[in-house]
Amino acid sequence: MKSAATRDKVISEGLQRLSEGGFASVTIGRLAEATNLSKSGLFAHFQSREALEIALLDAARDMAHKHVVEPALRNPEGLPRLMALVGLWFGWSARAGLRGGCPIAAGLFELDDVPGVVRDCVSSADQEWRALLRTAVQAAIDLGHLYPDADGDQIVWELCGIYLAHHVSMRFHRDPHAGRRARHALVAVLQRSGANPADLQAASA
Amino acid sequence: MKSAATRDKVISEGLQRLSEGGFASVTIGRLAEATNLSKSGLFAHFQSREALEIALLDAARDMAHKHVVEPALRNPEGLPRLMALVGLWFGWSARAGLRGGCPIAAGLFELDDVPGVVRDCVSSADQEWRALLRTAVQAAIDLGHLYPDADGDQIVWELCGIYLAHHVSMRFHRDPHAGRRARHALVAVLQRSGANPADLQAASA
DNA sequence: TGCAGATTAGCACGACCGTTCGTACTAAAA
DNA sequence: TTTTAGTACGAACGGTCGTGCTAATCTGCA
Repeated sequence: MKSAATRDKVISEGLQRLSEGGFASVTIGRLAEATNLSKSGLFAHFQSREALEIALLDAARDMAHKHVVEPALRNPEGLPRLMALVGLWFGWSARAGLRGGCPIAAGLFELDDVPGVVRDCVSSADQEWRALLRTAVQAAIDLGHLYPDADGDQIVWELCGIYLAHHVSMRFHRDPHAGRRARHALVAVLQRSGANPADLQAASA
Repeated sequence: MKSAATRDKVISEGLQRLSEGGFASVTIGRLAEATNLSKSGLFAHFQSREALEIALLDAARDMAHKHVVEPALRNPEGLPRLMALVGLWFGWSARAGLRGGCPIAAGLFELDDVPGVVRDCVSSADQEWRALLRTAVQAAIDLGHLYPDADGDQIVWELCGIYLAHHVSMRFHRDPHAGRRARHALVAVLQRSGANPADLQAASA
C-alpha cells in the first residue's frame, strides 16, 4: 500500500498550498516538485486536475470535521454546543496545522463565477456546514437558550459574516485583534437573540 | 487622443473580467482578443501585467468613489451619512455596471498571501475605505446619534463582515435574500450602538 | 525467488502565459 | 520639412499549464 502513503503526502502538501495560495496556486507541476514526484507520476494518482482539487476539498472537509465538529459535539446541546462550534470554527485552519486560511472560504471567493464540479463541491461543503450551524442554533432556541422567536437563518448568516471578517482580518491585514473583534461580534449577535450574558463569558476568555 | 480611448476600452473590459473572475482571469492575451488588439499592442499601454492590474484597481477605486462616496457625502453628517455610505456600499459593483463582484473584496481573498505592489494597492484601497467609514461612525458618535462610548473600530469591523457575507451571499449562493439579511444585520449593529430605531427605518425599505 | 500488477519516470503534445523584438504607420514637435 | 514620440502589429522567446503515451522500476504475494 505504498500508493496511499504517496497520495497522502500529495494531499497534505496540496492542502497547504490550497490554504496559502488558493486553487490557482495548486498546480500539478509544482506539487510534483514539492513531493519529489514526476508530474506524470503524481498525475497517475488522480485522473484530472479537477479530481485533485476535489480530493483536496474532501480532505479539508475531513480535517474540519475532526478539528471543529467532533470536539464541539462533545458539548451539551443548545448554547454551549453552539458556542463551542463557533469558537472552534474561527481560525480552525491554523489549529489544524494549515499555514494559510480556510480552503472553503477561499473557494467561496475564487470560484464564485466558475461553474463546474469543484464549485459544486465547495458549495455543498459550505451548505452542509451552515446546515449544521443552523441545527445548533435551532437547538439553542428550542431549549430556551435563545428567544423563541429568534431568526435562526439570520443568526447563521451573521455568524458567517463574522467568520469572513475574521478570515480577512487574520490573513490579509494580519490584525492581532481579529480574535477579540470576532468574539465581541459573536457575543453581540447571541445576546441580542436572547442568550444569557453569563453563558457567553466563555467566549470572551 | 486615440490612445486614451483605447486605454479606456481595455480598462473597462478588464474591470468586467476582474470583477467576474478575479485577477487570475485577467490575462493580457484574452484581454487583447476581447478588445480587438494584439497582445503587444495592448501591452504597449501598460509596461507590465502588474501595472495593468494596478490601473484596473485605480479605475475600480474611482468607480467606487463616484458611486458610493460622492452621493453619500451629500447626506447630512452623522447617522444619515453613515447609513447612506453603507447602503450605497452594499452591492455597489452591480450598480456601477459591473457584471461581477467588488474587485477589492476579491483581492482581499485572492492576494492575502501574495506580496507585491498589487497587494499593497488593494490594501491601501481597503484601508482608505475603512478610514472613511470610521470617520463617519465617529461623526455619528460625536453628534449623539450613537452612544458616546460606542466602539467605533468594532462597528467598522462588523460592517465589513456584513459586507463580505453579502458579497458571498450574492455572488456565490445567489441568495435572493442577501439584501434583506444585510440590512437586518446593519440595523442590529447600529441599534446596539445606540442609534434611534426610527432613524434606521430608511435602511429597511 | 520469481512473477504479475501496481506504481512511477520519461517524454512529448498543444495551449496559453508574460514579455521582447523589429517594424510599420500616424501625428505632433522641431 | 524633418524629427521624434506614440500606437499597433506579427512573430517569436522561454516557461508553465494539464494531459496523454510508453517504458522502467518497484512491491506484494505465490
